[in-house]
Amino acid sequence: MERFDRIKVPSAYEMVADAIEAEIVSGRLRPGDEIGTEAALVRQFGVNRSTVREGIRVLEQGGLVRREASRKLFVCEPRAGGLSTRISRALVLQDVTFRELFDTAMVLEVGSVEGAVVHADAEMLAALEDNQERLEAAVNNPVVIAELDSEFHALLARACGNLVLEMAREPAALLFFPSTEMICRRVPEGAGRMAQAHRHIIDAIKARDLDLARTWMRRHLVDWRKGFVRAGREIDQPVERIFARYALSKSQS
Amino acid sequence: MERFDRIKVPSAYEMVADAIEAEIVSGRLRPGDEIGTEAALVRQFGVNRSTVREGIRVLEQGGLVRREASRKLFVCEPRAGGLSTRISRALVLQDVTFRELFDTAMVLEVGSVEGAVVHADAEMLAALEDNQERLEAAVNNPVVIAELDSEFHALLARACGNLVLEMAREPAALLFFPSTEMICRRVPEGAGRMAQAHRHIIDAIKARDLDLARTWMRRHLVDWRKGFVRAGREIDQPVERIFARYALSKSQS
DNA sequence: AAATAGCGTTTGTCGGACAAAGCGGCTTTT
DNA sequence: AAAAGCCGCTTTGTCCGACAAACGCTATTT
Repeated sequence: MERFDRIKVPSAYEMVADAIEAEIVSGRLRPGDEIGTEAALVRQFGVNRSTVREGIRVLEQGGLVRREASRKLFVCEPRAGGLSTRISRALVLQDVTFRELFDTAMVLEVGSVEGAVVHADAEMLAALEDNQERLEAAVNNPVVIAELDSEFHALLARACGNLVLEMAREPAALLFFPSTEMICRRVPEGAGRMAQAHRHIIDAIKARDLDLARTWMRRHLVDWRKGFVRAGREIDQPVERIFARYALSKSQS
Repeated sequence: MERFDRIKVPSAYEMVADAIEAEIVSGRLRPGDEIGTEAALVRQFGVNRSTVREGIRVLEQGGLVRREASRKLFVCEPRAGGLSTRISRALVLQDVTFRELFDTAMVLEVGSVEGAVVHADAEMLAALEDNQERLEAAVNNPVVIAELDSEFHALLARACGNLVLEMAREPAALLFFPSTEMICRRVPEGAGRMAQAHRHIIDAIKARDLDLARTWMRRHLVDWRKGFVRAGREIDQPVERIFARYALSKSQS
């Protein structure tokens, strides 16, 4: 048992990043505000431009700051920031299995649909109906079907009006739903069952029927799993890195 | 409707970061491997050291690379990387409410305890018992109680053997559980109820009793919520930024 | 008024430089 | 011989100065 922790001497670029971050987190800088030019920051902090630039990279990567068309620096609403993508990438590097994705999706998507039953408003229902319409028109097009399924679940999460849930499910969703495309390709009858399940889920939300919504969401996900297995895949295998690279590249920014 | 997207010219430092990231994601560089010195990277990429350094900042922030004691660059298992912290920070900036945290925690913690019932092994149970022992010894010490509660839930998630779930719950947990300290301070009798709930949860896991585990986890969380309200807080208010700053600073790895 | 041409500003990149911190090997001490 | 102290090499963090390309704004041309 050591008595003391290692002393961490903060370097200048970290202090630059922290100083700007503090302004943002405290609310003195609000999303949309612009941070000065690099030269201005150099003047204010009294450090070299290289140092300022390293600090800016940190903030940019952290999703707190964005460069609009390679020009001015803006504080940004940090939802967009590819944070979820990075978590997904981390998961792949840890060799998570499809079963882990599936189990987690079961928890989060059921929670999500429960929230939707309680909170969905007319606008959200319209968006879901619109999605459903496009889905029913897209039979036999695996790419579009997969995208619409992914969008459907994203809409459900949005409908909860719960940003925490929405962001919590995103990393798993990013890896989970893209494989729908592969399933649709190998198990053609899957698309119909998916459309049917989505239909029932939307109806259950409209009827504010919690149990029904839960039931159909579970059925929907179990269907995914069956399709996954029938497509010849092994549920306990890690998400392949090649696949992840493909899935995540589409969702960048 | 525009026909073409804006063309994004990748800058040199981005290409440096992408090149190294590709090596890591593809598995040619494995966690623990060391990347060369900055000078070596300068030679390989044929760019300036400032450029290499900006690229490294990007990877460091992304949790793919770490600098050990300000010396060599290592590829790291990206779990540690403060990604969760950054998501939490993003949530605070979006003014999420305690209700959102609570609802999400309800979904994730119940899912977590379900997983634990199925998967917990002897070692994990021992860790939980150890936590429980320390908790029962810590009555009247809000700081320690809060830490142990947080640890308890982290252990449960770990016990699932589901890394996806573990990482999904972390951002919410980071903001949710620290307020336990505040509750314990204002509602002294809460500690006893917490210990009792933890006790029942551990027993339910040992007995592999799914329903019982769920029930006690729900009760435990509802207790938290009651305590939160009795401590005079408003559940529909956003997480205060000051509080978040405090809560997140402690978890900075 | 719309298109064009300048002009100053800002970013991305470069080369070189230096102090401080860490590492390794060598020498001295015990 | 092991421990402690010393010294030089490497590497990082920071700084300086510089330049081309991209951009925004303004004045000019059509």
